[in-house]
Amino acid sequence: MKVGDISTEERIKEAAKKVFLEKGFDGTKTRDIAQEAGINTALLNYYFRSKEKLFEAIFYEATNNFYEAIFQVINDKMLTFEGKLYKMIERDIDNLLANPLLPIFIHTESSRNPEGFTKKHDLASFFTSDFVAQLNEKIAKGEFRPIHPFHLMTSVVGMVLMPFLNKKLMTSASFFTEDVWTNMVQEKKKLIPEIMLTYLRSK
Amino acid sequence: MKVGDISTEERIKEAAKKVFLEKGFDGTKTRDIAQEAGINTALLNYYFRSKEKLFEAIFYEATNNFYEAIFQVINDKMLTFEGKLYKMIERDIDNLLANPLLPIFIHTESSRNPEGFTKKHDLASFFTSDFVAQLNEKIAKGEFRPIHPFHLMTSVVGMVLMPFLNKKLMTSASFFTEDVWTNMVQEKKKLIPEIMLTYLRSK
DNA sequence: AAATATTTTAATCATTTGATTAAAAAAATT
DNA sequence: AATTTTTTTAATCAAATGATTAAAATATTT
Repeated sequence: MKVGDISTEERIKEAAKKVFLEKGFDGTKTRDIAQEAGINTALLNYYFRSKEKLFEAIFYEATNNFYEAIFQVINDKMLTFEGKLYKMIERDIDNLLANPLLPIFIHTESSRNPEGFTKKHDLASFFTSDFVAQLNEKIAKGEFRPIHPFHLMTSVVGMVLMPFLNKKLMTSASFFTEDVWTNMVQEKKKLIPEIMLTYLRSK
Repeated sequence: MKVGDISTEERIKEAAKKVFLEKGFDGTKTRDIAQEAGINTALLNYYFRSKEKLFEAIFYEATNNFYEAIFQVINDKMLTFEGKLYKMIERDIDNLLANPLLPIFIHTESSRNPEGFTKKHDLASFFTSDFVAQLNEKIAKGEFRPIHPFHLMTSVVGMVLMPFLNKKLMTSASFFTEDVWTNMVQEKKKLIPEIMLTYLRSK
């Protein structure tokens, strides 16, 4: 390790994140990671013992920002329901634009090993969030239509993630250039909250 | 091949579909397929030459029903825009309930190899469908808000697919039992068109 | 500076895995 | 029934792959 450089361990993790994100667990070879990190595969095992252990080490890091950001917003006491909705979607989209491979990665890997996922991320706390409490208040007051939080969550998340799930398809088939696609996604920051709020407020 | 049985070739394809759907291309071993089909791996290569070729052979079959059904509905001259929207979503959900692994499979594999996908499925024809023509008419008449077909499509498809993408997560973490989850998905047949139409008709 | 501990590598191992071969079994043709 | 063709298998190959070992290089402590 050269002084001033990031540690070897960190360099391996960064390389692993990149390769795992691109190819998934099954499609990744430890040699790819080693090459990306500029090291020997033996060193990878020296620091992390195995491919599985290395994957676990990066999985949380790679996905946590995403969930962290959401849970922070949906429990922010300073924001109204509408404020949370707009901010959550905006942050999500910004995070995903910086990391567009994340949605496919998360769904592939959480499907391959759901226990590994729920061990790391406490999704249940969505249902006890301030966001859901505010939703139920508004429904009780008659300001909003009744809707199960599951429906709200899956609708919003689905609308946010969809363009990322088929990004490669859209851009490689030259429906859209990368720029046009990005523009479309930016438009969704306004569109998705409008769709949901229009529905919630309708009678 | 025993007379009266389905052909060996067909048996291999069925087994391949099952295993590829569950584990993805990279996670599938030809031995798994052979075992599932009750044959020797040599026979698999005798009929299909290679793992890749076998995958190509089943990929179209596994995904085609899904796209077939959609394109049939969105070009059905007998249906109004609203009729198409409702029917498309209903059919989609029914197809997916019968084949819940399809969404992750499609997105994993189309991301791994986008060319292979667009070679098989002509997604561009969505934009020239009767459905999109009707949408644009309604917008021109002022009955609907202006919206890009891409936004409509990604919103609807996102809302439809989302519960399937995290099905394992939801049921394995015991947020929901399988039954409750299925119920929720059934509710979406009405909810998703309502959400979209409420938005489109709002001023 | 010498001794000790840590980090890194080259070489290699043991399995796994996709594919092939040569022969056996079954079916079709003559 | 004999011959030819097609289907199937057991055995095995060659390459890929995750992991280990023993030694070299580097850093740390005494």
